[in-house]
Amino acid sequence: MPELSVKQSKIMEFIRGFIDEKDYPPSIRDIQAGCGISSTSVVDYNLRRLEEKGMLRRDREISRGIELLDGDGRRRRGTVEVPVLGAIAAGQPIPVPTSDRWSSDVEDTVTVTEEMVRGHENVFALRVKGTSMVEDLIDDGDIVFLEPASTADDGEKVAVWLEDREEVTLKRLYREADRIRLQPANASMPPIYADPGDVRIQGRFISSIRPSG
Amino acid sequence: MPELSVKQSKIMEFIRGFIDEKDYPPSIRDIQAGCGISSTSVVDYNLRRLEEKGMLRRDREISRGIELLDGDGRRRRGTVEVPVLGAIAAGQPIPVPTSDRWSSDVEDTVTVTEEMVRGHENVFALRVKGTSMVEDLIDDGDIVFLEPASTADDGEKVAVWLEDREEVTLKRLYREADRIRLQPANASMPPIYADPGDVRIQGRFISSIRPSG
DNA sequence: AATAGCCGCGAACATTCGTTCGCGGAGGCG
DNA sequence: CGCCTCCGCGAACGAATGTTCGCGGCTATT
Repeated sequence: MPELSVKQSKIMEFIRGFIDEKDYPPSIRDIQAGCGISSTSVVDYNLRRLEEKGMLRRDREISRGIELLDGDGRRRRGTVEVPVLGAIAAGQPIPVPTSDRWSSDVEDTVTVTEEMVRGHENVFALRVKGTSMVEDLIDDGDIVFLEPASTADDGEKVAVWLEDREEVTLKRLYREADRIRLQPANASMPPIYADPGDVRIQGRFISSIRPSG
Repeated sequence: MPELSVKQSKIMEFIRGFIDEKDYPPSIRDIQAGCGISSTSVVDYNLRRLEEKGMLRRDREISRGIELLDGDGRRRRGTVEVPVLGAIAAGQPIPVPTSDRWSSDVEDTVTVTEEMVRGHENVFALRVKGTSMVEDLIDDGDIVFLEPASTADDGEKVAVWLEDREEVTLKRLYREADRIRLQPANASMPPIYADPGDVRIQGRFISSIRPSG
């Protein structure tokens, strides 16, 4: 993080508060008044410095053309809304996530920082029922983020649709001679063995969060 | 939700996209060009209508003074920004969270849904180093949410400042005869025993998330 | 037909606002 | 001291932008 002068951090602080309150960025004269600066040119000067330091981005000749950035140029609003498509390991099927994640009945969404799903596309989320993955640090009530996938490497945590049982479950997947082993991460639960034809991989595990309460 | 004319919903759509991309609202002429409207006055007219219908709010005489509202005037979804104050169980102290969570050097923030911190005040977050709480489903790299507290019941997960070791750690706290036992949730780690005078409780565990990658 | 309300058009007007320019002080350096 | 850079000041310019106004077409109502 580059060093900022007193004036500059005051400006940053003001811009943050201004956007927070009004939902649009301040003009240079707003900043001037808000920070008690004597001239618009001083504001302009410091804004250029702040832009050089990667704290914000400016669109020239455009009023209020200020966009706050993170220290290293990432967007500050680095959040993503992820649709919660349903529950997993419950008795009911979940809709197969298509490329259009938002299609049908998204019951809820969660907003998380980009780092939760970084580098993945079309991420969706499911609420976890049961403790079958507790040793992988996934507990009942957690929300897991998954990336649509139809294949997986051995040992990966995947959400699979079991044709014969008509349910979706989250397990580690291992291929064996002529069957697939779905391994829970809970010593008190036995693995599930299934015919390869009965197993449809729905998504690959990315990360999880645990709501409070 | 009030009915919108074709032109009006097109305008709404455009504004949403514009803000999404640029982080500041469009000017009237931006909207005019973006929606293929012939005159700025038509844009102005429809914006007034949209404001009447509660779709947005306008600040008069202010360029780009447009703030999108929800259907019923609410702001965006129920998310909360939580400051990440530092790391826990690392060798360095963390600043004691005061009532002003945003005071000093917040190195980062995470945005989570309200349910992650529901019913708690002044929540702050810490990055977890180490695996001492792995059996409580808190792993290295997780981010834990804490509520400022100076007391805790036996068995609660708390962040404590250890005076003699000069470090902060996350453990379960148990009071014993004349000492305090800080119990890791990891069978391979022994508990820490400390003099009650050396233990300062910093915060009470609420929930955690696990960034991917 | 007459009237009124809704909506659109184009142009002009008045602010708002980003940018520029010249000037000057403070501090570092040869 | 002379010279440079960093930083601030005040004013002015010009582009960007919100607002207003008169006009006209359309439709429904009376």
